[in-house]
Amino acid sequence: MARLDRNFYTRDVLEVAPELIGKTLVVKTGSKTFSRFQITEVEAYRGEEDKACHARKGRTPRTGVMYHEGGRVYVYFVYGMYWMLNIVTGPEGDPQAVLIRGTARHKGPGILTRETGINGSFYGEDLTGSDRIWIEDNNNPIKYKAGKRIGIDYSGEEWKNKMWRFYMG
DNA sequence: TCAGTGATTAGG
DNA sequence: CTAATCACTGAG
Repeated sequence: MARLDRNFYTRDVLEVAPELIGKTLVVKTGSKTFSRFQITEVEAYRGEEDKACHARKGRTPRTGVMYHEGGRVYVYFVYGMYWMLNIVTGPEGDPQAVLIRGTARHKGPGILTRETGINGSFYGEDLTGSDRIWIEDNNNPIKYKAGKRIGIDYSGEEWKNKMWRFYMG
């Protein structure tokens, strides 16, 4: 199947996020081994104005890659234990990302990275050219639902209640 | 419901 | 330098 190209990722995060549902995440899990997972749940984080987005405080060493044009990997470490896998979207200079919350094999974003070995070394990886992580299209029909984002109670009523979590169903 | 765990960040 | 915070998970 075809690897998703640059044009897929450089669109607005609210277009890209739901379209990632059902697509295939491919990760190198051994010297010559690649694992494939169907993406089942994601969340959209959209720009400095989004009070739930890491970029709400502007550019920092951690959020730097979010300002790159879409197609890069943004990973960060949280709660002292877990790596979170995100996909940068949008044009250069507009910090947006999609958190990959789950696959058909993994419930929860921390479990996904723990099981696949995704860690800080993936920060900045280019999904359109990397030899160890990318996403493939498949011609399955896309069906999804929307809900509120999880774990962002600090962001205030307006942003907390955005229906920017998308999941298969 | 709630503790664990340590990088990240803002502030002094 | 200090201290608060955190896009989570698993146990009870």
